[in-house]
Amino acid sequence: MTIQVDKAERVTLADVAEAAGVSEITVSRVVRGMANVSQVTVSKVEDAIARTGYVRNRLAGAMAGAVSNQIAVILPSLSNSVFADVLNGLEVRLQASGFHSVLGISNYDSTREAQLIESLLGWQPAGLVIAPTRLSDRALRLLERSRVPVVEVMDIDRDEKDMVVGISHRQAGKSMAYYLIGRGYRSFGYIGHDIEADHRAAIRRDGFRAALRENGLDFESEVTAESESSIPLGRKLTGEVLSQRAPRLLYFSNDDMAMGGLFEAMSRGLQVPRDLAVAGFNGLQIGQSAPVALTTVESHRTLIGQRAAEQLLARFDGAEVERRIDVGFTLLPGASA
Amino acid sequence: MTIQVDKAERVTLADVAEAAGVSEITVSRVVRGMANVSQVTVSKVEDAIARTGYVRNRLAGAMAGAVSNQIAVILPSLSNSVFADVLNGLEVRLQASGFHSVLGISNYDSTREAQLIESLLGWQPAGLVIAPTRLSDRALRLLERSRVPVVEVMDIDRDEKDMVVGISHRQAGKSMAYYLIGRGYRSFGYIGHDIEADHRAAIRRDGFRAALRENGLDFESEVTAESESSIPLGRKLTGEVLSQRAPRLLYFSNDDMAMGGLFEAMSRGLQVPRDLAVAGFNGLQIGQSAPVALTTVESHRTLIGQRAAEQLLARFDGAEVERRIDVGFTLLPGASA
DNA sequence: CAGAGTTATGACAGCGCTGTCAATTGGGCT
DNA sequence: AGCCCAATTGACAGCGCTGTCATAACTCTG
Repeated sequence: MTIQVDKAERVTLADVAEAAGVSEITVSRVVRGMANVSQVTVSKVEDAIARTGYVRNRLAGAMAGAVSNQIAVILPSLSNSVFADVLNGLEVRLQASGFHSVLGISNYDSTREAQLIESLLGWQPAGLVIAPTRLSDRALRLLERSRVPVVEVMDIDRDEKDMVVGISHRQAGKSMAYYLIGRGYRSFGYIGHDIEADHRAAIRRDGFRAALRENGLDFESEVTAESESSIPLGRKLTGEVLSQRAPRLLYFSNDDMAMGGLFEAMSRGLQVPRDLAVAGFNGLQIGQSAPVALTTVESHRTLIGQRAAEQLLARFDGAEVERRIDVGFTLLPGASA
Repeated sequence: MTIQVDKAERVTLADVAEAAGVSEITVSRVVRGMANVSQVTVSKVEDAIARTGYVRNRLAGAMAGAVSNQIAVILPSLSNSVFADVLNGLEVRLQASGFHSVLGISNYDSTREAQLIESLLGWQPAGLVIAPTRLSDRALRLLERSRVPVVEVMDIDRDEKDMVVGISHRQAGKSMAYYLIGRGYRSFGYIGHDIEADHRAAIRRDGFRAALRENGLDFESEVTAESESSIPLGRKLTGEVLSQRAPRLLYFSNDDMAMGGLFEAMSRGLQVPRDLAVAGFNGLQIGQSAPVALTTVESHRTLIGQRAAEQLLARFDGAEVERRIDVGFTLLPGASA
């Protein structure tokens, strides 16, 4: 079975130009909303566009020298709501300015990350936003040669190549530890997901531990898994820890994991925080609405996306911009610790 | 401050061709991995590509007639994890076949939806996936003229224009009602979010009510808000309902709302399901991991994304495909009802 | 070793649009 | 009237690549 493609169908600028009795370039100007066309001509052209059903071909437009309105976006994962939030923040701002994101998911794999960068750069995007994994040399070279504005998002515990927007995960970890020590806790355990892949989680843990050590303390137990973070994983690992002599407080790699901990404790009839205290990271809605509100750190993910978009937009306008933006985090004292 | 753009930098096929001592078209063939090039030439060209740092310009490629590897994706929202899941399923499959998604968020607004369709079609994507809101006539006309394969996702309670992948939300609503009636419940209430915007939620509610009526029953109370679904909203509305004479069971517009209900009940020291029974929709991980597992309907969102991607890929291969795919839902009996 | 069939390579045009620069028009002013 | 300036409109080339068709280089046959 063959597919009939009657290509005669496609309406081009030339068709509209003929229908309107003007030149192609004039139609082009109208389509792009440029000012230097007379009102009369504009209406003639708009009329012709409506009659012919013309749809702008941005491919050709971008080819011919006008800039693309596409922004390449590379994220490690979409199953984690954290990156969905960032993407959401990005999209809202970008879309308002007529840009679209072209998406790539690196799956925490730096080889794939480099492939994606190359592939997406091939579309000559106006800018690129990436929540980096471990940016390989190849990836860095690609970014450098491309001369495309790049915003790295999420953590600023790194040297920016071009621009970064995020927070210091190390500080986030430390702040939580200081807070908890201040509340009188002295016995800590850590429960984490795949720390190899998620280096930001590792940095938080290290920051937390650094603060503990400053106070002559350390994690009494430390449990991690090799899978992505999830509520069930948090439950499972918490269960394992609770079946032995458990620390007074469990610091989780993020809120998903911490919710699992909270749920496991509840299921066992434990009182939180009396019998077990719990702390997380991210400030997810779920944690804040739980019967025992989760003590956590709000990471302003949507804001990160928005600021990243704004950085790009400002750069397109030729403005000088800050290379490094710390959106800051907010400690959310809950009832869980 | 002006920005220096030395355009002499950009490496083109011609540059590589010269460096390799072959013609442009040969380089093009190598880049595209075509078979009809000798091994010797391939290595010469690959070498030249590495030396020059050539990055393929897909814009020009797509322009020149080869098909685009971009897929337009239009979703109503990204703050709801449901669509993030669909997107995730899509991305995984698409990326594996070398495609990228270009994203648009309609925000449940059909005017914006039509704008997005036009704007995204302008990039001449190979296909389009949309979780439709209320597809306006304009939108439908655009899709039809475009001759691009289109997959509508989420619900199949509609006439497909080209292809649809999803489930019947009406059936999902009915099934839950049948199940609960079978469990002996006779007193029902409904709590929902912005039903105007989210027509699929409305269809579920209507299906649920239809099943109730078949059994001589109806909702005793029905509360909806005008904002997007969220856990806090679920808590708030549940609180309002509980402050009066509450129905035996509350059917929520989705799991986010239902979790809010569950949390509110817990906070009030109510036993679920003894004092209040709760049912939701979506089968979110959070509901399944809760201390009282949520009775809900698993909507297989990631699968929907995957199947949508597969439909497109099959169509690209020129295969005949089913126009209508029902991925089915799964009733998840929990402890909450 | 001629003739036929493959395989490998290249020349050329053109995808649909926009940047650049030129031409035309219509006052406003001296 | 003659000249200048601003507002409109258009001609033309070319962005970087690939489809098409032609050519060149080989490999088999009998």
